[in-house]
This record gives sequence, structure tokens and C-alpha cells, in this order.
Amino acid sequence: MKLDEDIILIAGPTASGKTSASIKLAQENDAVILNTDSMQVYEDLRIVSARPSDEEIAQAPHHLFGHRSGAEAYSVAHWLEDVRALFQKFSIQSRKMIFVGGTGQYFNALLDGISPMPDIKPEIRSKIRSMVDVPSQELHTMLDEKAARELRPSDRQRITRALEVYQSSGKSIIDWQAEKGEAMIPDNISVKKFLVMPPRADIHERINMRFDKMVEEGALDEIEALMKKNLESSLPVMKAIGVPQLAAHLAGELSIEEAIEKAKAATRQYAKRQSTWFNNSFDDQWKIFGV
RNA sequence: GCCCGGGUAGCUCAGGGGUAGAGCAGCGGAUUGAAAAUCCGCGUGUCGGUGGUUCGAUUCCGCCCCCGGGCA
Repeated sequence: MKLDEDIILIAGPTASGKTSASIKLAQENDAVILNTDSMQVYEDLRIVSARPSDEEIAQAPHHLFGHRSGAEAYSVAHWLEDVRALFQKFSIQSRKMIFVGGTGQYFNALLDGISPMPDIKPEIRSKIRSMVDVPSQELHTMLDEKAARELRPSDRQRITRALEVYQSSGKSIIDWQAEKGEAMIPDNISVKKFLVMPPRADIHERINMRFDKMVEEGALDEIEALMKKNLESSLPVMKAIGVPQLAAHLAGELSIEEAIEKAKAATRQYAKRQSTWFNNSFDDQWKIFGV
């Protein structure tokens, strides 16, 4: 399919067939592919994150895949910086770009921008994140008034974030978020949006088959190598689906069957959350494919 | 063949004369620098079948079927 637009977006839940679709489109449109997935950025997770294989990557130019170490705490802000750098490198008009992935937050940030946020002082961040023994309900009482009103006492991750923002800047995260961010894509650039959304039952079947295949292809070796790095368990890479489950098996806490079953279930639940995001957060410019 | 134990949600199981409830799975939702994260909400069921007792049976009784275990 030959497309006129400068930028093509392909979103969809995990195991929906985005990778092969992106390669085909890239070849037909002489485009480069940009990863829009929060876990495929890590070099440590080739198999478990379902990152394109070397053979697939050889079929079209790929960027932002496996370009970061798992030791880094990558985030949507880093991703936007990486994208901005690529926009300059290629100059948007001269080369078609295909964004493909399953991280809704990244797509939203790309299209709508992200509010400016203060730099977090490292000592504040580590102080707050080290309070692992303090119940989140108690952390919630330390919030500024506005954040306390918006966040649930059980939502530890957002509470932690709100605390570090307030303590670093003296301003509520709610006020920071009220400031609109700048859109990444200029108005004169045309965008085509594809949402790959197969029936849920098909996705479940593909997830189950794919995880078995990952194990056959050496997922355990990959996780073993990752564990040898002794990274902090709070790092994003350590929370990728498949990592905790297979690590638990390697540690002798789960049988391989149990680990596989838990990883598959976690993947199905993730696909559910992705579907919710795409169904409710994406506007009707997205063209839906049932595949 | 006989004797036990068990058949309740997709799975593992609890309960008990007034049409039933947990965990997991599943479904729905939120989502602004960890987002594959984090959080919120929802039981989805001929209680194996069939007769009987009873105002009323998933529960008590009989018979049958199925699954374990034991004795032969």
C-alpha cells in the first residue's frame, strides 16, 4: 500500500501483527521504522519483548529498537528526545517515517506533546523511592493538597511521582500537568493512523503461542543474562512481562510450566489494558484493521 | 463386584433445607517523565443425572453415571 502521508502510525495490542505490517509498509513506501514501544528499546530484551529479529531489521531501516541498556530508567520523555533527534537527522519532509508499537502513552505524547516538568533532584528521587517500607496510604498524606485530591491512596507509583515533583519544584504536579506541552509533529506534516485490532480471542491465541516460541528461542538464557547484571528490581526492564516470571523459575520458585502460564496471563492482561487505551483514548482518525 | 472419598463458576476449591462464594483466569474502566508500570470496578453457575421426602432440595434419602483411592 502506497501512502501519501509523511508520517504513518501503527498501533495495536501486543501480538496483533504490527511488526510484519510495519516492515511491509516501510518497503512499499521507502520509509524508516521508529519503535513506539517502551520495552523494545532495551537491548537486554530481544526475545521477551518481541523485538524484531535481525532478519526483520535487515528488511527496512529500524530506529529506537534495543538502543538502550536495561540499566537505564527510560521513559516517555527520553523517547520524545530520541524522536526529536531523529526528526532532525532525517528532516521529516524528506523521508517517510513509520511509528510502530503498543505503548499508548508514547503515541499520545507524540501527537499531543507532554507537559513541561521540573528536573528532579537525584537525592530527592532516591530518598522517596527508598521509602519502600512506608505504606502508600501514608505517602499519600505527604502529598500537596491538589495531588492528594487527584490521586488514590493506593496508587503508589503516581504518588511517588507527585511527591518528587512537588519536593523538587515546590509546585503541585497537577499544576505542571495543566500546562500544555508542545506537539512533536508540525501542522504541515500529514499523518496517517492505523490501529491494528484483531478479535480478543485471536490475540489470546497468538500470545500463548508466541510465548511458547520465545521460550524455545532462548528466553531463559536472555533472562539469565539479565539477572547476572544485578540491576535494581525497580527498573522498568525488570518489570517487563516475562522477566519476573522467568526469573522466578530460574531462582527455583516456580516450575517452568507455572512461569510460562503466569507470563502468558500477564501478557493477556496487558493486551486488555492496551485495547482499553486505544479504544477510548484514540480519536476517530485512526483507521481500524481487524486482521 | 464391594467399601471409602469426591463430582458446586473456565480452573482449584469452600459452603450448606429458603435457588450459592473465595482465589486464580476472564470482562469493563482510568492513565501526563517507571506506562509491558500503577490503580479502580464486575461473579460470569441447570451446585453430575434422575426419582423421593418437604411448603421449599444444590443441601436429606434411593437409584444411576463419572473421577480418585482401597479390598478383591
